[in-house]
Amino acid sequence: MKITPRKAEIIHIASQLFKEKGYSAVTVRDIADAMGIKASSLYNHIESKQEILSVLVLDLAREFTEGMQLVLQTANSPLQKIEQLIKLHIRITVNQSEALAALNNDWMHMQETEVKEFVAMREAYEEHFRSIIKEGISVGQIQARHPEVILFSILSTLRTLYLWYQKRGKLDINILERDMTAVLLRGIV
Amino acid sequence: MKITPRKAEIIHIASQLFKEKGYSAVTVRDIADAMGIKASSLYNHIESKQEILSVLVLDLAREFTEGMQLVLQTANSPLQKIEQLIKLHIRITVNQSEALAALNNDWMHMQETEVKEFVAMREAYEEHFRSIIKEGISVGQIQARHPEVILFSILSTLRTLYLWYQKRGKLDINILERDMTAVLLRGIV
DNA sequence: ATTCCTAACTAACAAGTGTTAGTTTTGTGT
DNA sequence: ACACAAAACTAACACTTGTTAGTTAGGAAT
Repeated sequence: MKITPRKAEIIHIASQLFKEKGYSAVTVRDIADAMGIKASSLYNHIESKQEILSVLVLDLAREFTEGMQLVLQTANSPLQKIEQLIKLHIRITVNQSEALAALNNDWMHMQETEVKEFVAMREAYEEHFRSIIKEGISVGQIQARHPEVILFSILSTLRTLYLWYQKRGKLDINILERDMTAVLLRGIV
Repeated sequence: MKITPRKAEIIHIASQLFKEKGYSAVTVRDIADAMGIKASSLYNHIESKQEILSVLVLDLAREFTEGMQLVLQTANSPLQKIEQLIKLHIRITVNQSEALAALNNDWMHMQETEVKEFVAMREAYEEHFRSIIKEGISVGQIQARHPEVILFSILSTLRTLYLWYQKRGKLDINILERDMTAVLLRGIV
């Protein structure tokens, strides 16, 4: 359960492999090879392969949930809240891109109870995001489009940002935040 | 190589399983069970599990490439071309969402030569898209933001649309086209 | 009836899977 | 030098993987 330094190393290495090939295509022997040890040695530190995935997915999901709580507690306008959330996603993308990949692509390979826990957190997160959008519409800060379409267009971009950030790697995070916020909020026309 | 009706059935069933759990987590026995036959019987129709994936990914990639060619041949303005491309993605999402999932998530599990072929097609597609955006900027139809950011924000939404279209299923395709185009081009503010 | 073709079957394979048990090495504090 | 814990090792397990070989059932055409 507790995460020792060595266990953290394993999870970190594993997350990189998961990002490349997906959880199911990575074997515990792949992870062990990348660590320079034998597969059985991993089990001095972890309970199972699935545990690695759970730590990656659920810890990150909690981080998103906490970030959302912080945003909700502010007295900001809906538009300012959305800007804060965009920055939350960008910050997480920059320094947790591997865990983000697992959260996006491999959550369904956790145990059933953990899948339920994750889905509940994700739904709560989306529901809060949707409420902010709706409020933005009702106070006239956001255009009266289908809130679902707005929510999806923003979230889909933020969720897959990690795919793109690695390729065009060296783009300054400040420029990224400025341009991405502008494009997502004000469009391109 | 040729695709008989029975083979098409297998590929169709397999694509649904791939979409749910990913290529690596689906076994040939899973596919056979879903077909109501034994795993070995599949091999009267297909060459390998990988072949199913290749058909799904490469055929769809070709469809995108052809769609792009058609758009490029028109005399439309950059903005009109982008609108056409958005509609291309939406149309493919609506009636090929399973293949789209494979294209997005499982392309790296094809054979090396096919991966190269796919990546080349994808890069060409993105390069054409980028050119349209740049031209739109130079003629003043599109805001002078980082073209890479614009490209990514549009493409990321269109690529993962299939995840969302199934959940909020019954949304009319015409409304989807109208609102999605509006949000992607004109933003939400 | 006999031949053919399609598409199913049974049986088995070699390799790879996650995991466990028991043992040895390694490094640190006494 | 010695003891102790951490973390590696070897060896093996039961099961699953994709795939092949050879065979059989069912119709259609001769």
